[in-house]
Amino acid sequence: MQPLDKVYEPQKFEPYWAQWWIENGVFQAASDSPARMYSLVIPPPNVTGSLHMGHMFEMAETDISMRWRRMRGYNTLWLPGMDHAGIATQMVVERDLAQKGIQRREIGREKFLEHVWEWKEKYGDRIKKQIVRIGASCDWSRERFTMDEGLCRAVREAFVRLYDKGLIYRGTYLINWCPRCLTALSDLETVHEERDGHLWHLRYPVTGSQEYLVVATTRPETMLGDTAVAVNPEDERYRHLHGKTVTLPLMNREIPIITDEVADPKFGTGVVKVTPAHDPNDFAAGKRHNLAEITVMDETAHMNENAGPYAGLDRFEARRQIVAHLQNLGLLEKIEDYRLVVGTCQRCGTVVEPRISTQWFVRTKPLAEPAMAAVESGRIQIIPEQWRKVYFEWMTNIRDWCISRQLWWGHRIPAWYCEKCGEITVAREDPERCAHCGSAKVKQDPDVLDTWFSSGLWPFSTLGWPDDTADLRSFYPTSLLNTGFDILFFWVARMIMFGLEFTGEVPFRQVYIHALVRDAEKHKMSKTRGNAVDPMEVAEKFGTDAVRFSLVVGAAPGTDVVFSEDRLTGYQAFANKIWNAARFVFLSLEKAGAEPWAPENLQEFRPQASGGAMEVPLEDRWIFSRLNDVAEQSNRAIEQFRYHEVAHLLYHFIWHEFCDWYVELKKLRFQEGSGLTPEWKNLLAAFERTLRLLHPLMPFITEELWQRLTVHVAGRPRSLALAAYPQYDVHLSDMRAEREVEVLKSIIGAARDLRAQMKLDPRKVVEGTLYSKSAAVEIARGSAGAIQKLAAINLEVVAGSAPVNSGVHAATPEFDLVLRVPAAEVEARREKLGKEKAQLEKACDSSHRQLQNEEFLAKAPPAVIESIRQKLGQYEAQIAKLNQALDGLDASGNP
RNA sequence: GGGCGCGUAGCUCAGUUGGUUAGAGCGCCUGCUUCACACGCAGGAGGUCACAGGUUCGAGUCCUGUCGCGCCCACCA
Repeated sequence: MQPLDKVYEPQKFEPYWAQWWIENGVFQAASDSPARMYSLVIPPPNVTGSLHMGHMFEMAETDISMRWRRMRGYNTLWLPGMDHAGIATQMVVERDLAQKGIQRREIGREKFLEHVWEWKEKYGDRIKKQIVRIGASCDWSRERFTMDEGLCRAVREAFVRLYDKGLIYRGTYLINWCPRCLTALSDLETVHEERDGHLWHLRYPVTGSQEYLVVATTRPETMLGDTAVAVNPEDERYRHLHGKTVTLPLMNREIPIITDEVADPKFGTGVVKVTPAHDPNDFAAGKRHNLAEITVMDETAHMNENAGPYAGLDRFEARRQIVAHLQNLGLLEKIEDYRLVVGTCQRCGTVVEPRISTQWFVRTKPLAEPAMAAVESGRIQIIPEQWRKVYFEWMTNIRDWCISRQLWWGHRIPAWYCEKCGEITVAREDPERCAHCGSAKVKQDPDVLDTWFSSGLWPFSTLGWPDDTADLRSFYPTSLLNTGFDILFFWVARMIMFGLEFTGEVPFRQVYIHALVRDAEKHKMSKTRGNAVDPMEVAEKFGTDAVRFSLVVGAAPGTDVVFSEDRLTGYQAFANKIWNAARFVFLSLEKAGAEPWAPENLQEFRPQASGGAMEVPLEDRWIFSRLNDVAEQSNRAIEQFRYHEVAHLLYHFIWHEFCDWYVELKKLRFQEGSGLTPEWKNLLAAFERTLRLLHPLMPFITEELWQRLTVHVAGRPRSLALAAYPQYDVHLSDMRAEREVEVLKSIIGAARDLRAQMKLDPRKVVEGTLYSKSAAVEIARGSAGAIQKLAAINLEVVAGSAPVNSGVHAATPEFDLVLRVPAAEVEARREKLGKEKAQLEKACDSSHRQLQNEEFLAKAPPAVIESIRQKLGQYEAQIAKLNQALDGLDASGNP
């Protein structure tokens, strides 16, 4: 076997294992299994040729769940959702083209699609490889591109079914329009931003009167399209004007004064201009009063022919000129600074323009009701629970979903218009003739579907729906969706609605909403902000395992992960620590001249007694008991998505129990040329079990070490990823061993503490005496070697209490420790003891106070009272001992 | 405008249903090249749990308010 290097180099092993796992099909799932376990990973919503840290984090968490489930014997399937997003694809390709100075509209649809395919060809595989490299164990056989044939079929099926049920309709409404992307946007794709602006107060002369009405607006250019002004019907100030008209300045159009609730008497002047074609509120008011809808801008937000002299101007230029002209006419009452909210395009940030347009909509109320019920009843569990409320909030206020987009990359809407009769034919297969009049002159709707429409079908379309496949039967409903809250409405809610609508079942049983990764300044990481960290770079530098671990360890449910290099350095050191523990194991085995280790059964290995001895060595009984406890806690924590807890738990166990104590104790057993004694087998087995426990969190390093460790074990699984995750085993629990090691640790700890305070020469062995009335006597005698080695103290062990005035010592409930040292360094010790005593007295006082409190005694549970009584007894005993120790210091002139 | 979350050690954060002397990592201080590891070992300092009230025998934990920070949703000119 190749000896291990002194320093762990992840770059050497991680690429190898990433490759190996793929080649050996470790993560391919058998689709005919009855086990219903798999997890979805969200698609990177903005795939741009590389991944960002948020994805890395999400994959780490998902992968931990996946590996853990697989190791527990579940048949697992993790579907990568990458590259499904039409939004992202179109955006990326547009950006690519823009760099070459090409605009989408210039090259036409066909040419544009060629670019899209080219891009996928170029980057699709690279992204996939990157994802594997950063440690995600997905099943790539289920990968689907947006335009995958099967997915296209699923999308059509879904559209047709909804259409037939009347849940999809075509209508003319005021929608959000991006004048740069030239497409409709859903409400969710419109990002509201606060900006500084102005409130312009305009005067509209009342027809046939000297009076004028003052209206306030944040967008003066829309006044060209005004078709009314509104006052509140209850507003006494304007009662005399009901039924009259005003003359619209600049356009010289006579428009009515209407009464409507849109006008709030308490806001501004209480008069509102009504522009049905350019404002959602006004649109509704326009419908109520049957007003004309005059659109004054074209699709690129330039003023159109309805804007009279302003035609052709950009909307902001038009605004400037209109304000100037009104001012000249004396029709501008005043300008106020005003903080307003504008809608911007999620993709490009352009201010969206409300625009009247004919689009396709999904009627969401009938879909939302069962979707809410599913969460309400617990058929879908949202974790952490706080997100349930957010989900309900949104679902309750849901509005119809505009699903048509004027983009070129995406699923075409399966609707055909008849040139002859004008009717619409919606069909699964491309129709040759109009379903209504039979005319062959049918033309497909040029629009494509919102990318989230197809994404909503993901949980079952990837399993073969609409066909009744074996995959669908065995994996649907799926068990877990692990995703970020930023996508709760976009994706999660819609998957639930569609899942219930099309399959009659929930798409997943649990939704775990994970934390968000932020940079050191706590900003959300994003490409546009420029603070995104490339996970490939970081993984290359620190190792994937360290990156995964550091992300997970800081991610308590419901909080954010702050990304920092310091943390990474720390977990890189952790990986190195494990590596070196393994080095110790392998090197000492070599020195022992041991034959290969080949236990019959890894899973059920029990620690063994050494030749001739009746009992298994203390440290072995102890470490297996600890391992057992850690296994129980790990399982529970992963099950409850408390990944940070598992990470802390394993970090502490491996570093501060396995390495600091177990390995140190084992060193004492070492004998050159001893061969593979039972004691060595115990060490190997304990280490093997530790690797299994850690594997879901740090897959690469554990796999490498495990392969080396178990190379001669017959019938072992091909990969650690396929080995069994340790489970609690009542036979391995050994509380006596745990207590004994605790005592041993406190003896050594007390001795080290004394030595440090006395500033004794670290190498010089000091003579000492241990007095004890408890089991510590046996333990100290049994582990004299360990005490001498680990604390550099040669102990005489005496049953009973320390004599008064016996000199320097530490006093604990279990034992007294006396060291024979020169008196010179005693001051430091006295100070320390004084401090300890003060602390104990404080605790003692508070316990006393509690126990003297009648109400406490009357109302607190007996168990609590009893525990405080016991503690008090211990405090008092310890104080007595400390006093004795202090007296001893005073008396010990020169022992 | 509505809603959610967060203020705990110098920094980043844990703290599961209220119950011992509030924890971890990093950083800092002291001493160690001890034959797995200086990406290490041993020891140590450091916190009126944002503030003010309240409930309780008992509050970092529950309630109310104040201040500071972050986020989500929202068609009020």
